[in-house]
Amino acid sequence: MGEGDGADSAPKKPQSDAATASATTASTSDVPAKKLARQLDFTGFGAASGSVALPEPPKPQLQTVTVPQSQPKPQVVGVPVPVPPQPPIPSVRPVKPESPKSRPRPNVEAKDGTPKKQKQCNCKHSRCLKLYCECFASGIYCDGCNCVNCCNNVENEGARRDAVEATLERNPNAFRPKIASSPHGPRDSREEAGELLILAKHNKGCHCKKSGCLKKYCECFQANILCSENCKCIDCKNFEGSEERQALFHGDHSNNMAYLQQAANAAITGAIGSSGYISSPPVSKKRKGQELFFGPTAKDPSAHRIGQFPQANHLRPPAPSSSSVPVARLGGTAGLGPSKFTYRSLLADIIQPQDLKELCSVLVVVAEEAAKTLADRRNAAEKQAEYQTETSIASATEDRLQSQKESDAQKAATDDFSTANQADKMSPEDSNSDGADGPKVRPMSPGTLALMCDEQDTMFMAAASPNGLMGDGCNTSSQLPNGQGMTEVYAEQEKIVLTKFRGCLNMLITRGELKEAECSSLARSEAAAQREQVSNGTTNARMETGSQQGPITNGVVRTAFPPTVKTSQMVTAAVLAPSTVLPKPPSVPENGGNKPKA
DNA sequence: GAGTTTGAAACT
DNA sequence: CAGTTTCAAACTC
Repeated sequence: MGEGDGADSAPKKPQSDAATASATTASTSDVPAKKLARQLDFTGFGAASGSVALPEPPKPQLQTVTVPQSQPKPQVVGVPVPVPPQPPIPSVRPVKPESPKSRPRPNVEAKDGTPKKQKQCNCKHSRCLKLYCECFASGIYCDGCNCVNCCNNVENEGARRDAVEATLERNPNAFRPKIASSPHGPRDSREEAGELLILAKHNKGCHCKKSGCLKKYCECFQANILCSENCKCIDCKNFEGSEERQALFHGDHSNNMAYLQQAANAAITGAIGSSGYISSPPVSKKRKGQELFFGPTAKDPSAHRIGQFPQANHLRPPAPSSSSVPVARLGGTAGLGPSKFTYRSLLADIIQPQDLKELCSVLVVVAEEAAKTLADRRNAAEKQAEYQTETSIASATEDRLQSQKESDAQKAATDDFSTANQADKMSPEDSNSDGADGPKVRPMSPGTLALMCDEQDTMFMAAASPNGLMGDGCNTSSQLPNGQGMTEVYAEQEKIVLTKFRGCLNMLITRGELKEAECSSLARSEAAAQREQVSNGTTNARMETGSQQGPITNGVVRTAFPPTVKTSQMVTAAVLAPSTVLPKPPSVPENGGNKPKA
């Protein structure tokens, strides 16, 4: 490779006056195209992330990658780095890698809109051989940049290599991605998107002082992640729940999962109460800096965090009973742990995946029943009209019978579910037999059909039968002779289903309120306790032993929401129970029998 | 577009 | 490791 021109050969000393001078002159012609923010290696480290690290530059290992982009020339990049310009890291920032706003990235899209090279630096004094240069930092050659005296190219490979070496010498991780996902990583579907945003964090953390970490000067902000315990920023506002931060996204949150999540949480909170974030006040927004050093709780233990359920650790503990501690994990291990907190719904531990499944199942069945009975009724009505003259009396009787049947059918359905597993009851056979007697009709609204289809996938797959719901249900649209009638049936059907569903929601609300009450009192007591302990300087110790000693936290929560027993029952009950007023979980002992409070 | 501000990187 | 300087991007006017 062109061992670089002599001029560039001295990679170590970045800039010479001469260079500077020339740079100055040259710069006049530069078109400081708006550049994209420092890339922080966001790109492409998804895949390469760990492996990448342009480790040994001097070696032949440099990956030879054909630059994909719009590189006119079949250029081959011998970058220590990984992947050339790539879309955002899936693994790390799945959330919102690219919100239009957060990635304005002027350079990505050249004027002509052609996806261009991701980085186009404007370096003048570094010769693009220092990490100041985005291209260099990303392990790619400068191409189409506006840099001056650039040595980050094939022609100066020698100098470049030296520079890489030197850089690695200083910092072996220099070329590694700066953003890493939390060790906890994504757990289950529940916390997808929005939360990942939070889980990812800057390895080194930022050191912002004046930007509040809400400007692109901040690497965390730029990467669209929240500041973490790794950061040493001052007056940070880039944390979950920060009003400033939210305000920032206000204008353009359509694609911001974090915002959406917050909005969703807020909605939930509003619906069931107000303790999502403890009414705490706008306690100082600065959560880091000082606070951090003392441990998350030192300053304002209760207020700021109690209500914010940490999303970090125990998010999805497999065993609900033992780890369903949604309440603030003050500090986590060693008082640190993921310092970012996300609001966690009060219902987080109440609603389990299986519950949703059951709910769906129940609703499907209800819908089915409703459709059937309605259809039957309609049939009867038609028949009635048909034979009205001769069987007017009989028909009237039948109608009555149908009405009764309808209610019976529903009752039967509810009974079934109240005593057993819905899934079992919903076997295709069941529906078939039912359908058998109820002639053809089984009209279902499109939505219901879709729902049922989904249900079948997961619940009836095994038991699929030739006459399964699927076959039956999915074709129903044509089973009703009269299209218009179907519309009515749909309406009726939906009405019934929605009513049932409302019951469920009400139940959830009730649950949430209960939990809210618990959390509120807990927060209060915890706050008091914390204050006391802080004054005694025992805060840290406490936090570290949180799980054992956090009787309040753990205990209370569990108490308030004993395992999941109730959930499924609740769902079933709610659906079945006619109207709604959901009795508070009667059987739930205030103590849940789990752990004695205190 | 020029000048200022900012914070990471580099250096001492 | 802390403080200072250099650098280039972000931001402001």
